[in-house]
Amino acid sequence: MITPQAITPQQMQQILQQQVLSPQQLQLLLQQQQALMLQQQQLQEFYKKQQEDLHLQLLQQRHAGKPSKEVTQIMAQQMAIQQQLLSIQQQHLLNLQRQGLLSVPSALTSTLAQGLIPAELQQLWKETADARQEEKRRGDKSPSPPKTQILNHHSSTNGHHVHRPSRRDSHKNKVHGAHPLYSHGVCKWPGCDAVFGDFQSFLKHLNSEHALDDKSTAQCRVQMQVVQQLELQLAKDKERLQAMMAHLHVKSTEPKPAPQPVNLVSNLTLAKATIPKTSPSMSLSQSATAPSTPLTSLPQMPSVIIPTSLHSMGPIRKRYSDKYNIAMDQDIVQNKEFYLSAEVRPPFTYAALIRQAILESPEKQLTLNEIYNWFTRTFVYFRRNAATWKNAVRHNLSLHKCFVRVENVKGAVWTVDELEFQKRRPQKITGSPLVKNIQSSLGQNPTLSSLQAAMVDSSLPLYGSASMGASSLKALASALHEDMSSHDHDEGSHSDSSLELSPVPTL
DNA sequence: ACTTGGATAAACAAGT
DNA sequence: TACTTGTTTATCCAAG
Repeated sequence: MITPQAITPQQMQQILQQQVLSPQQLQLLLQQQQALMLQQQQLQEFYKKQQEDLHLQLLQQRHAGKPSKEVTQIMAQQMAIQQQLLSIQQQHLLNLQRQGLLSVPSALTSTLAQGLIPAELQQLWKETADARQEEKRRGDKSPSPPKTQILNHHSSTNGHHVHRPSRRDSHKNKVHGAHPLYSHGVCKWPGCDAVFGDFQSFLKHLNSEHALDDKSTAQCRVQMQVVQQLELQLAKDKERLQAMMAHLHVKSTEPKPAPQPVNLVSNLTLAKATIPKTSPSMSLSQSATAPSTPLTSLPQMPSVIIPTSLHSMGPIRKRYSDKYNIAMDQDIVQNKEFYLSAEVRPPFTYAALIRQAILESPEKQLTLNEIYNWFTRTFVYFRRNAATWKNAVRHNLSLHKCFVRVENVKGAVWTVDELEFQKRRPQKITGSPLVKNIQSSLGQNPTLSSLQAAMVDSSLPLYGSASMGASSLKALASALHEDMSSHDHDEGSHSDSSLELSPVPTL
């Protein structure tokens, strides 16, 4: 991230050398700039932190189904910060314009607003300086038409040229009676705020007190540097925000999206929140409709959040796998890529995972260490906090009767007593109108069997909210189909080599 | 309000 | 001694 301190000492020295200001004036100027820069820096620090939070949540909740209020809240806050940054930048631009220096800065600032690259800016800067020197030689009486034309032409290409109230333009503004430096009877020149009864007296004041001089020039130069930095930062932050929004919204429509969970229920049924309990901000209520509201402002984004992309932070521990183990098997296999690339807790109970690990092995038996390996191999999530989940694995192995310890020559292995396992999992598959609606929206795609089977889950009413419509369901279905067709289904037959470690998550 | 199931933490013992 | 494996107990939380 570029900081306002990116103005090099050399640049600053150059700026200062080109003006004839008193040290007090210079100090005041710099203080003003520093205050603004500090303000923006703080904002951006906060913005950055929030982005990290958001990223963390996205990673950890990829499998949660409900759109997370926390996530969208942070998104909304980030957008608000963007607005603030923009506002600060506009303030800078306005300050620049208020200098009333030349028509050149007008072109420059409006060009800056379009995201000028440093090289261009340097060129403009040079031209500005040249123009100014030329003007000085001419006794500061006539502008430099060629330069002005060039630069104005440049600015006119962007279609966003804001009419800037340069000193020379102010006479035109007189006709209209509207002057950006004159508002509500007050002179809006920075630090002035003089009150005038009529526009004429304001103009006199403007021409006498805020004439083109070295002070204004110096202010403009400092401001231009600041604006440059702000523009760059804003562009970067905007880009980041766009990427975030795109990540949250349009994944299912992208030609080759990052790995996404295939099974809808993986997203509907939430794994327990992985955010530490010490995070009080995560205790927000879960709303399926609220998150979409701050996000619909971007026209290129769908107005509906597709639940494959948003994840709730709610501490809901319900895992569908214990009821629908077949769906779980398919989920793990089909989402192998996803689990390997996203540090997301799988929405399965430890017992279900252990069983899956054991059943995937050729001998249907694994040592504890092999179970550990399966966890870390299959889920990126379990490559962290080993002490916690390993303890849980051992705890589950001991606790549940469905796991039978068998003494072996090499040691002890664990097997699954499927009968016992089925005992503790009452199969209660009941259809609901909502499920049928969703299924009809998805069409009778045979590849969605996992989805359909797993759909029959109590958490489905989430989709009854306004956050998901038929169009997004269709998009989801196509995304699911695409994803599923890219997977081979014959893996997982070996306990130790079915899956390979993914070095770096793609997220 | 109560029960149940799951996650988590931790104490403890036995074995390596 | 340090670590692993396995058992057990307790607590918290969400869901039914």
